[in-house]
Amino acid sequence: MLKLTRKLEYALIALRHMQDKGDTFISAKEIADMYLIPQELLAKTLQQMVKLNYIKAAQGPHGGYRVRKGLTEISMTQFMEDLEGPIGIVDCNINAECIQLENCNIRLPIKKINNNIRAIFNEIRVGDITS
Amino acid sequence: MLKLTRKLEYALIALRHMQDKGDTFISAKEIADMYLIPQELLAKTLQQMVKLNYIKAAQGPHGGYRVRKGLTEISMTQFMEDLEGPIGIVDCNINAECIQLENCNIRLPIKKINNNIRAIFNEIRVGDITS
DNA sequence: TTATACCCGACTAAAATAATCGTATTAATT
DNA sequence: AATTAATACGATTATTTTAGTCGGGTATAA
Repeated sequence: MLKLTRKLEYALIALRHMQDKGDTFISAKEIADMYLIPQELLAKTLQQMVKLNYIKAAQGPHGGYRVRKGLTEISMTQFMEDLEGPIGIVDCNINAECIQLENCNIRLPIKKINNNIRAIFNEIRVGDITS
Repeated sequence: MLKLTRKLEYALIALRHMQDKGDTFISAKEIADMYLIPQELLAKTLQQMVKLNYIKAAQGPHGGYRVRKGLTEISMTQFMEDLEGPIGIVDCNINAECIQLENCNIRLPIKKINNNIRAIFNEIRVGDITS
């Protein structure tokens, strides 16, 4: 309940590591070994972040990934939703297809809580975690 | 990611419904039918809340459950943890058994976020949702 | 004594998450 | 040119968590 996914954890760990290394390209293997993360899984996450333009990839030997400038300014909300889809502590905050809807007697207060949580992640930048 | 469990939703819906009905005992069936909740599952959740002394049960015909006074003052943190166990957006905030631990480079900032989320639920009373 | 309702543990199903595999492509090095 | 180290990416499998069901028991009002 209320957990972040491993993917997000791995992504943040990797970003922080790359950030520390500045402009040099870091391979998925290096990060996977260092933090004991399954390499393939990390690789896929990094590839996803390439597509999102969060990081830049270089192929071939001495290749790897490095963080793009500006990433640190992105809000955690956007980061999380880019990687994992919409945040919502209950489904009706996301897709509205709930058989209860009409009758639901806790919808509004729950929605408020959801907004509170979103607010937290809106205030946090990726850089707050990775730098 | 970051979802409440159905059990919690059902519990809150049920509590609110019972609250509305004052002192009369409400059966699990009535609530299940009204909000289209699987009856057995709801029943189990209600039984758990009886053990937690959140509600009172009465057996036999015209039996059912009713809310105990004072429940509304309980914090959502306690409520959620009583029903589902400790809140923690990552495991190391809960059981500390993580192979990364030593090397983890995002532990502190994540812990802060976790505290922010706990703070939200500490500020909310069950009654804020069910009354 | 029958019907209604709670009690409770064991079990099964479904969904979400996590991890792996196989194959292709790219590019530096020798 | 061949080799090697790296990313790219879809498909698949495994694991864990969450959700839901079942069966047998107990209490009690009518």
